[in-house]
Amino acid sequence: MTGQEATRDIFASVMVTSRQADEVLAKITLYSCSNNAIISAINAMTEKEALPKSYEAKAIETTIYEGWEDAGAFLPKKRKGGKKDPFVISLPPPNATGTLHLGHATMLAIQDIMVRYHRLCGDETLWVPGTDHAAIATQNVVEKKIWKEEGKTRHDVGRDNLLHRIDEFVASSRETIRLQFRRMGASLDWSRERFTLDETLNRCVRLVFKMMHDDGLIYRGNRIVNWCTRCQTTLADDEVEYKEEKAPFYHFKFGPFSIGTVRPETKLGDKYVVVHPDDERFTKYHGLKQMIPWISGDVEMQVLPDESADPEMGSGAMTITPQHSFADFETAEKHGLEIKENIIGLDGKLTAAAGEFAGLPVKEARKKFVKILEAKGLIEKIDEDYVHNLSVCYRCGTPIEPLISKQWFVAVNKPVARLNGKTLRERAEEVVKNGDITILPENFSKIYRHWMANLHDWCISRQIWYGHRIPVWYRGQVKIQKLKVKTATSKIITKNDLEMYVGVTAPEGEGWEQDPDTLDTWFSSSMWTFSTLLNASEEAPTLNDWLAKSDDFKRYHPTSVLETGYDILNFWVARMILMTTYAVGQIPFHTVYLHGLVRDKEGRKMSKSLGNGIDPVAMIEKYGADAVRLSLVIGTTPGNDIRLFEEKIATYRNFVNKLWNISRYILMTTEVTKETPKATTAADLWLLRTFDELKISVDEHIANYRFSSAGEELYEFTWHELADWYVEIAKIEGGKDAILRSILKELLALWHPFTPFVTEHIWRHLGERELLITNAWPNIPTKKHLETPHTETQEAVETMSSLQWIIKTIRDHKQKFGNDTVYTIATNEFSRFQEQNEIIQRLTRTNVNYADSAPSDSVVVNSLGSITIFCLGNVTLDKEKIEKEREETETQIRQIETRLNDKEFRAKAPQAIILKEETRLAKAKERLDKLTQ
RNA sequence: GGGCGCGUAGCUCAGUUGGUUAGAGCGUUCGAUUCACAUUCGAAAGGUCGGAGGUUCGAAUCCUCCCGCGCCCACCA
Repeated sequence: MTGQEATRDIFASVMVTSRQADEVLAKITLYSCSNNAIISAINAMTEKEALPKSYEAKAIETTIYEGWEDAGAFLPKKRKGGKKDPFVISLPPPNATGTLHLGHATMLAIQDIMVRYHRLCGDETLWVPGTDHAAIATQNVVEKKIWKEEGKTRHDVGRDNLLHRIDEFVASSRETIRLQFRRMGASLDWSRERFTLDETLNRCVRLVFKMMHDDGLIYRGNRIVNWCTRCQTTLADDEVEYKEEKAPFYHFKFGPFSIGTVRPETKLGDKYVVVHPDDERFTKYHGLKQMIPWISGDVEMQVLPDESADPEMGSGAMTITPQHSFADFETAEKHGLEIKENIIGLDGKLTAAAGEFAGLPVKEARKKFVKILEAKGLIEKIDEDYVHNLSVCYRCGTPIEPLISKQWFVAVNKPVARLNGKTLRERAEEVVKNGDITILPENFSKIYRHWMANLHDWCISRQIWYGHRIPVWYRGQVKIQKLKVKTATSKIITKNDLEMYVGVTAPEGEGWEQDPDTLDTWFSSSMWTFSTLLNASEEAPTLNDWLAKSDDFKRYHPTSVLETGYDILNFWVARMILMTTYAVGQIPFHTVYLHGLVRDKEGRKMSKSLGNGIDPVAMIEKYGADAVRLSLVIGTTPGNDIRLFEEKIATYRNFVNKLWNISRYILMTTEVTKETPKATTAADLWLLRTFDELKISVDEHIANYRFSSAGEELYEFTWHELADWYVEIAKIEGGKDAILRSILKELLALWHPFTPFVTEHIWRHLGERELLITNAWPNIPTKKHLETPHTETQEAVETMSSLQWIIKTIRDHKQKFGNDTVYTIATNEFSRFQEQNEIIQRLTRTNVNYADSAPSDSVVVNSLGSITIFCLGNVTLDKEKIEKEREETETQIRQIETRLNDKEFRAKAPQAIILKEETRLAKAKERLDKLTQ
């Protein structure tokens, strides 16, 4: 072996990546050191530091992750034992300009558990990473930055320039989140990374837009939308938030009616008064048309009966403003009323249509309006402390102005041939209802159904610059038309003098101008499961042709599981189902698994203003990624919120260290052996049996998305069965190299999905050449195998259970009564425990005798079944404790007797329960006997 | 207003189709100790399962009502 080969080998044994090894080798050459000197130095170093007393996460995590990447471990590859179908997850793409927060950390931990589990099982496993361009959020960040640094607005900077600046910003900040995701240990296939705004996805978005337009599912129309006057864009219904606000509530006279509102300025052009058709107070006014005095002279008031008026509310009569109220818009559409021009403009100021109020901001217009009404004597009263919900933009908190605007919509309630005459909404409802898609936890499918049932047409155009440009071009004269709204069933609004072209690329010819708007971010992310699997180097005229040419799509779609927080079930998950079932004709995923939100110890949302946030990166630095992962998975319930605090992470750091130390002990005291593990003692039989149970249970839990339960059981076994009992016994019995090493190896595999770093690290120390990440999941014994244990095993399990009770009892007693006590274990099968004498004496540090009956001059310490522990020697009996136990036992006996004497219980309870109770009674009586001795 | 969910030890949470004396971790109290691990080991204390009814031989578990809390949807008359 040359010195260089030796050096490489040494590096490999301490988990240095080949990349790092190469760097070091280059330096060795540079400094022309003697190989031998270096090798001996490294040897001395690794000997000394190979097994530090506590696990140092920070020192090894990056190296281990690079080791996985170098080995190509994240690429999908079927191995021995793997299933026919691949296992695929599309990572919910984080914002490209974001940083790792606990929500990300949670999703990464859970998804990585599933991915690593399937990979270990040999399945062809793919986890596709990517980032989202998050149009509004990203543009806002850059706009703010430019304003702060240069005092310029986006209009000063210009569209092309702004987009360029945003691209630069995204490019520079995208790397942050990528690196942070790696630090969590996420085993993502980075070779397949995508960005929602990259060329491939952009092409996909255009193809789908055109397809939907050709199918008549996308239309452009004047409809009422949520408008943010600050962001200068529309917002989808679910991008609007509500905030309580106190505002004056005005009651004014409108002809014979009393009308209330907090927004008098919108009432300028109102003429219709709506009353409930069954409201007898107003029957006489039905159909009435009458000139009445109003703000700018007289108007012709008209009374309209409609169910939308609630007789209980206010006076029972209301005027409607279709331009600036969703509900009123619907009423107007229903009755085919003419809808006038917006009174409030896109800039939040009153429009020319508002006559004398034109140009005034809303608040000032309101003041002036009220003043004029007062002068005319039309104000009845003003309620100053009226509390109502104000709709605000979820991005910037600016009050939303509902107004009429020309936008692009997806028709969700229109039958389409591609779906055999079903609507988008119906198809999306159907695939969940018929079980093609399973939503977990189950109760979220109710929320999904409820949301789907009430789905309105989806406004997909946004008036911001960053994002997928709407692939529509216009040519010709744009004439300003008076706004006229057609009913929902009418055709797409077209203008005779304006030519429109919808396509994937710009049309041929002169004079075409592209639609300035961009698409809602969710429009592109709704295609995430399939757009990320498209072959970038292929092109095709239609989406279906392209999909047919994309091997990844054919192999990996539909994906297996979509895992995300329940807060975006409606935003994203529902839209993916809607769009994918339509555009691809497949479901996007088979299972949806939803996790909860991470909150602080008091259950509050984590926020900057409260200062209660926990930075996962800082926690990884301090406690290691494995501990952070455990703290987000164990002790949680699917779909329920997760309360996280630093002490919890520290607890799991302690556990990771425990696992490290168990391994360290085994590594230091045992030798690599080729022997097959063979159980020779009761403890061996018991442990192997318990471990078999654990393997079955953990495998089942993970396969059924019960990650918390799987983690808890592994934790319990590792710390409280393996470490507390078996390792302690192994120190006494000795000769367990084969068993300890084989258990450890399998245990590391079981833990690997949860704590990938520490397990991979220990694995390497075990002298394994292959990486753990792509090694085998243990063979899971069949349940049948457990149901019929050998007599020997059964006896061993019983012996161990009694042994543990004996040791705990003596420890407890000894703690109170000192070290001089001699104990006697009395039972007719005493030889069974006598065989374990060394274990009992060493683990309790006492002297113990064995007998088949009570020794003379002894007192009872405690008893369990046929075993009684007596103590000899100079002790003060723990009378109080015995007395307490005796009383408890007596009470118990009385309870069971009452139950058993109850005729109805005897008649109605199942035999098995009655037998059980009888056995309990017998045992309790026996115990009482022992305690009164 | 409509819907979903929660309330179990001081804190964070388990508790399978109703069936022993309701569990765990953290914290608390007491004790140990340098032999893998003080990020350790051993032990103890601590709960009328939010309240009231009902169903049942039997209820933390099922039903009804009430109280408290959270979230989603709707809502500016």
